[in-house]
Amino acid sequence: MANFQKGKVDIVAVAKAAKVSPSTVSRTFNHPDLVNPATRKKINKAVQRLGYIRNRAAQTMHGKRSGTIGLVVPTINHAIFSEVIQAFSDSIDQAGFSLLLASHGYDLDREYAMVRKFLEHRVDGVALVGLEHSDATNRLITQQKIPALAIWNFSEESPLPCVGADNHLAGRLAAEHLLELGHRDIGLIFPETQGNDRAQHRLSAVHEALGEQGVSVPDEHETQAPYSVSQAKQAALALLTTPKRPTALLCGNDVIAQGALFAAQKLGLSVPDDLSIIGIGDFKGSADVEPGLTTIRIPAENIGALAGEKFTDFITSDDPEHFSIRCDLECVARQTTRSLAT
Amino acid sequence: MANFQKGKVDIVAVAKAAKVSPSTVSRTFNHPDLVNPATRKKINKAVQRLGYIRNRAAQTMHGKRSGTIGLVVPTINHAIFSEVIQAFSDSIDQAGFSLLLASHGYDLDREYAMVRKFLEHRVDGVALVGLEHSDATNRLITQQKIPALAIWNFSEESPLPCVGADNHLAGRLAAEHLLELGHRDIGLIFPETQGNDRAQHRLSAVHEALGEQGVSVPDEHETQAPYSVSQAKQAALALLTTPKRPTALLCGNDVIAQGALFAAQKLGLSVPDDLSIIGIGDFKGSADVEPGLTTIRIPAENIGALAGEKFTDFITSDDPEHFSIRCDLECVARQTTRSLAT
DNA sequence: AATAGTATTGCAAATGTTTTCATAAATTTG
DNA sequence: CAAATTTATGAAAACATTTGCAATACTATT
Repeated sequence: MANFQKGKVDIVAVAKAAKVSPSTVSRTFNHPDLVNPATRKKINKAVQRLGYIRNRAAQTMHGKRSGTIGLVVPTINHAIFSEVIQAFSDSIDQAGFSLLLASHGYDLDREYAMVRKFLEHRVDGVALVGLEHSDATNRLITQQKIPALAIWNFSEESPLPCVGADNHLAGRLAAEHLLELGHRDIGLIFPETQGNDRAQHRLSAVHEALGEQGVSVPDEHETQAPYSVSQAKQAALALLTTPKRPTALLCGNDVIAQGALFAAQKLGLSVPDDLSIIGIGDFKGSADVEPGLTTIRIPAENIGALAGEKFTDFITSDDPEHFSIRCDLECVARQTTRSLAT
Repeated sequence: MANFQKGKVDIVAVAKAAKVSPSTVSRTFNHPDLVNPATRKKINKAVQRLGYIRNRAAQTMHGKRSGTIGLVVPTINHAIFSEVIQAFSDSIDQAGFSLLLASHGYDLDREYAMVRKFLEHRVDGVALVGLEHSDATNRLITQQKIPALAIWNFSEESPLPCVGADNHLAGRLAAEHLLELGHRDIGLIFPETQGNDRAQHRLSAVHEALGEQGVSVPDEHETQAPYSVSQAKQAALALLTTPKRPTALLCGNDVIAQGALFAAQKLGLSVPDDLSIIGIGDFKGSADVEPGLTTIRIPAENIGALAGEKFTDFITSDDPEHFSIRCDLECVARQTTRSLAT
């Protein structure tokens, strides 16, 4: 009751209350098997009574893990990453870690700043989205020898352990789906690829796959839009009112595809009769729009959960080994695409 | 170069490299005005050369702030909160704080566990969504004297400082909008109100407003659905194929409203000619669906940004004063509602 | 040139834990 | 029953900082 008021409830206050030494209190938490059950009970009672809460900052100072993992994403806002964040968060929480989260708005310099900030907090590991990062970031990571993980993308050559999908393949799958359906006049709506290797890989793969079949995209049918339903809708509106409208739209991700769908509906076009639309991602909700969006499924939840699991394993393991996991992609044909063959 | 390898780059390594005492190095960071510019330069050079990164854990142990704020949300996944999280994150980042994020999946016991976890990390403050929390949580907060903030809801009587909107009013506005348009047969789709005071306040206000005009909702027109487009769509499908279909649907939030909209489209109903739909929230994307969703606008971004700003002020202030901010609601009439008058 | 003041710096204690080592008590073993 | 283990505890050093206090060097004042 004494120092109850003073707010100075630390391990020695508990020790005093339980009439043991601080060492014993500490041991009760960290190696309970080493302390007499009776003493343990006394201590736990004191802990309860005083409302003691362990101080991880002090633990961290001893080289113990801080119990935090930093995750830096481009944006929290959109459907795109919120699903991975949720899954990753849940997953590391299960392993007893807490999530430090930051976003950089597709600015790799800000990404660097965030990683640095996390390093000050002595995170036990830092997870980044994508494989492309500033030199400074890469240097920082290797120099500080901090466990790092690349989420979302997969590549054989990734220097960092990674858990994700092959975005190149995603682009190709989308293109091939449209080609198989007989489309030759294809419009493209992608975000700025600067600082966004996901979009970049997808787009180049699309061009490649299209090129293989001798299909090229005229300039006025290739347009840029950020990952925003509203702005994508505008861009699609413009593209669709172009003289010779394409028969299909291939969109950089599902957010853009939704924007395109709404644009088509606004113009009174019937999807998929007048226009086919395909997205990439299969975000929550993509299955439910009317008509259901055809898309390349990237298993965000899986990626997040798996990433969290593997990463915490990696961090807590004595001799961690490099890992890389490719998550499977799948073309989910719903109702926004149709065959041109009659 | 010596201990460059050993990874043991601490303040004394820097001090040694710069040929000064550790105190001076520390002062260079914390009270630069107290140290000679020339020495400062030497030290900064050493910091650069060794790649030193400050250790907040050690700082925290001295009663310095940890520089982290914990935010516990029901879910990260949905559009609902991702916008607030983003805004809050950006806002506290500006003030030099880092965000610890966790979700509880609408389980107040898990909320308690998350707050505790954050307390172990010695967060400088903890922000929660809504005003309803478990007794244990409330006790913990007052006992530990940790700055706490309620986000999203507003209420005069809130014991915690809060920044948010009046959900009671939101429900009322939605109901009144439909009443004004002449609707009397109104269907309701809301989530489980257990552990979700937002939904609870909205729903009770709706019944109240409807009751005032002598309108009551038959049981088969009031149904539950979680905040998921897909499940809401199912629920709406069921409700709309009921014998006597309502002329309007009032949905617990925009996610549900979108589900309802897609359900109507699937059934070939024209919105708003055959059916009016109103949501609550005005999430990103609600403006862009076709037809544009009529809804009660809750300024999520504003709330998040304001909350972050006020809270960091509160935390860093010497004599912090209790604050509560009510954010304005607005009925945004788009194209999913129409007047029944001919 | 002596005094008072100010600007810089270092020493050492303090912060809340964990852990190694030593010690004491209890238990097993021959 | 004595010797050898095992079990349970405490003392103290270590972790990476910050800061009050003291010491020194420098500048301004008379």
